[in-house]
Amino acid sequence: MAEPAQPQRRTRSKRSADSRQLILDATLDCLLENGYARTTTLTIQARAGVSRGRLLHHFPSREGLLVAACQHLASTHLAELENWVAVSLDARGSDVDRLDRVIDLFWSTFEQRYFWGAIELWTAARTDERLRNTLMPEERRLGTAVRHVIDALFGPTFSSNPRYPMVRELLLTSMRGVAMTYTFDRRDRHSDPHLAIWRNLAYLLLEDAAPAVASVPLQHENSHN
Amino acid sequence: MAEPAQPQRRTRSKRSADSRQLILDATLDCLLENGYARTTTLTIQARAGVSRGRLLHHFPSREGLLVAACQHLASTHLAELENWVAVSLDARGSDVDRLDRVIDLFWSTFEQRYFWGAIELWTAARTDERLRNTLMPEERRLGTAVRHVIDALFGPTFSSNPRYPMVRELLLTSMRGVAMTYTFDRRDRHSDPHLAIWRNLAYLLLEDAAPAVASVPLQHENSHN
DNA sequence: GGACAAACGGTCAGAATTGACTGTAAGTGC
DNA sequence: GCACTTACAGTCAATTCTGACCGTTTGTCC
Repeated sequence: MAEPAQPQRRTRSKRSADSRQLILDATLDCLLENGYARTTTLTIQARAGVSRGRLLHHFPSREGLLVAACQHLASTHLAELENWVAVSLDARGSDVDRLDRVIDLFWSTFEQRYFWGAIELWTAARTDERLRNTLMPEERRLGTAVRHVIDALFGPTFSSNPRYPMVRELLLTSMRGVAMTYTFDRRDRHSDPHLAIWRNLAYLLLEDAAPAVASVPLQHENSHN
Repeated sequence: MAEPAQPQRRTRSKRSADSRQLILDATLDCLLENGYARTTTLTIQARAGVSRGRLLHHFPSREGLLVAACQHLASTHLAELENWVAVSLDARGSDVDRLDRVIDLFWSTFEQRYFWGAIELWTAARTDERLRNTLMPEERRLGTAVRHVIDALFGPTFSSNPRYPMVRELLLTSMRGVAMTYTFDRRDRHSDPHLAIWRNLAYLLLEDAAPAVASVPLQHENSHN
């Protein structure tokens, strides 16, 4: 009956770490569901299922909690990225349709939890200096990591192209810009008219033997921002 | 001594309109300075210099005020655009450096008041259905107007290019995506490394006699998101 | 010129939120 | 095993914000 390791011996540090995890996760959940303005310490503590004392013991101020949530969001996403590149790398096929698949995959990241959490924090950081100072170094580090992942996704065939940095930046920023419009305009992400543009961009600038896709069949019935 | 027209005859409707204007302007000011969360009816009324009764008479609820601020922001910006295209159109020079100037001008719009006001509202709209329903039609209309202005800026020489719609969309969305990073990373907008990319994109896809700018001299010392 | 209502001015109560504060149980080090 | 401290639990006062409410002035219409 003797447990081999330390059994239910609830070490204090373990429980403490659990608390932080619980609270930080709840904070990000709340941020995604209710937005920054309605992310109050009360809703967070309710969502996390912790007492007021427990929350305030770990995060004495709301601002500190939000700042910590930044770092938590960043490190979580960084871990996801590590995973993601491992999964995506073995899905390598011919170069022909690789561009399409990479772009689809790339675009799909802009509906992930991280993206919207980041947008809430970025927007709040604009008028909150402390948040901004926390966010900046984290996001810079993340930016580097994201670009490494993207490079791996495209593979050496494309990423060695002298035009590749340009294409990567355009895709990354353009996708972010398009994703922003989904705040008020909810439509199917998989049929976004910009997908055709992004594919075309990649074809035109990365495929030396460019396919016969010169003009863009862009139908703008309703103008999408 | 008889005044010719209606002198200080403060018509009621005029004063009423002034009140709305005052309050809406103050709301947007507040939104830009303090962000959505700290845009309270009290700070607005203080900034506008109006009494509580005056504010509540015109905007009985905070939500209604924010929604009205959306429309005000949109119509204001629309008027600015009309003006802008008139001013910019006569500044036509040779096609050679027109692309550069248009892109600079284009990029400069992303530091305007409208952009950051819109971002605050967009972000809030993600988790606020009423705001979203107000924002969507307004922003769609604006999107169309913005594209017309952009087309006029580029001029028929470029906008008739079959690749033009693609370039316009990439520039518009990429600039928005880059501008978002300025929420937490404040640097000089005029030296953004993406400017070189945007110019290159325009050269490569719009200039049939493409200049000798094949690869992008993109120095990414510090990775900018 | 008199009734009427819009357009306020100003106060206040109720609700929500934050963080301080007191009390307590349970690991930890010696 | 005993003192000590972390990690909570739960309450509460102070603050803040919102919108209701009541009173007053002043265009406006007939």
